[in-house]
Amino acid sequence: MFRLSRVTDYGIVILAELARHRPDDEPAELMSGAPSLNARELAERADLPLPMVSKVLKALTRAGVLESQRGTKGGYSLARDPEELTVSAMIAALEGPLALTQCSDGEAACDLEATCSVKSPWLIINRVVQNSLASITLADLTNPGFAAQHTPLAGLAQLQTLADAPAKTTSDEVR
Amino acid sequence: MFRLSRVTDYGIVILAELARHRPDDEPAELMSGAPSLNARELAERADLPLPMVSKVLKALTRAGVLESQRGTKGGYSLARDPEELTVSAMIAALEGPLALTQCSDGEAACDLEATCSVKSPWLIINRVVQNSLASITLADLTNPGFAAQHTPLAGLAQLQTLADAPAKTTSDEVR
DNA sequence: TATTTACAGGACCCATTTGGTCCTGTATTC
DNA sequence: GAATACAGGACCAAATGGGTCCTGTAAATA
Ligand code: FES
Ligand code: FES
Repeated sequence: MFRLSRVTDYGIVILAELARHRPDDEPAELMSGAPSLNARELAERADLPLPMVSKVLKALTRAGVLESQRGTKGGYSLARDPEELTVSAMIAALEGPLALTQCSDGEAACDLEATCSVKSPWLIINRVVQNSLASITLADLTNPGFAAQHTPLAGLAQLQTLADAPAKTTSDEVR
Repeated sequence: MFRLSRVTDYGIVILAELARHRPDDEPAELMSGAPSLNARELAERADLPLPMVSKVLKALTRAGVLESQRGTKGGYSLARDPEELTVSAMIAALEGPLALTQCSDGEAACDLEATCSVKSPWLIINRVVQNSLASITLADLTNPGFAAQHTPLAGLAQLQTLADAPAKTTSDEVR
């Protein structure tokens, strides 16, 4: 079906909620550290079952996208600014590194490799998709005007810059 | 895991085989209709199990990517020129229309919709990926120099044109 | 220090999807 | 009318996904 898993879908919704809660660098917040919400609060805001939300949050924390604080006043907060968190990083955090086919995974992962004729094209396709997803950030997702103003090509300038670097691997971005 | 299914992977390999077999509009072939290969021949060339190849071929035919001929001299041939068959069309033929999340599917497919805050961004992300995949054709995949010469941005001009149209749905492209 | 709160890390379970084979039927050629 | 090759499913085993729950540990507070 070529879908992102449901966990990832939830993850993005939750991240959007966290980004929205962040009061745009309000001075008071700066002093008390990054603003955070706990799992229960996030579950309520996103209207999702708590156990699921908790699972997603733990995964995002492990991947380094979120930072967690234990104890009574605990909760989760973004590890970076929303502008710096790309969609491809979010996806990589929850789905693992982007590899559309076996062959585009790490090394020698595909068993067709011996006879296959299209391995290197797959690598390119992978990178193109990767760059597309890297051209959108969490900040874009929570910007109400984004959908309206965004032509399908608005991300191109950014894509341009990203493409110059040899497509940093997703793990680099996340961990 | 965010992978294309194995069937799709096979499908692309097989399509590449068919495109390669096509002798670049050799005159004799033009008269006798499009060159074709049968399932057994393709299975051998791709070194894949025949039943699997057969399944994939049938799916591709149903989707309109291939044309089939029954009987003794039967077989499969490309329904279009390799230059006109995009990667996104191939994927759509075997995986169904591109919809990275539930919400980006047709209408009201996502149950989070009521409370969700990121629906429209998803639609955009979808389209960006779609356009990326539409910027590469079967002809590119079989062009040996493609991988070497292709910078991650070589597809941009094409992407530009594609983006002007309101992102034709994958089903339009295929069926 | 005891208690409470909230995250960490898995183990599980059931439903769905994939990967793969095989069988029966129909069109084509000779 | 015999042989060939596609059409369309049924079918099964294995893997994945969606979701819950349990046990443990860190932090805050009274
Ligand atoms: S399909 Fe995997 S190496 Fe080509
Ligand atoms: S996640 Fe589906 S509508 Fe937002």
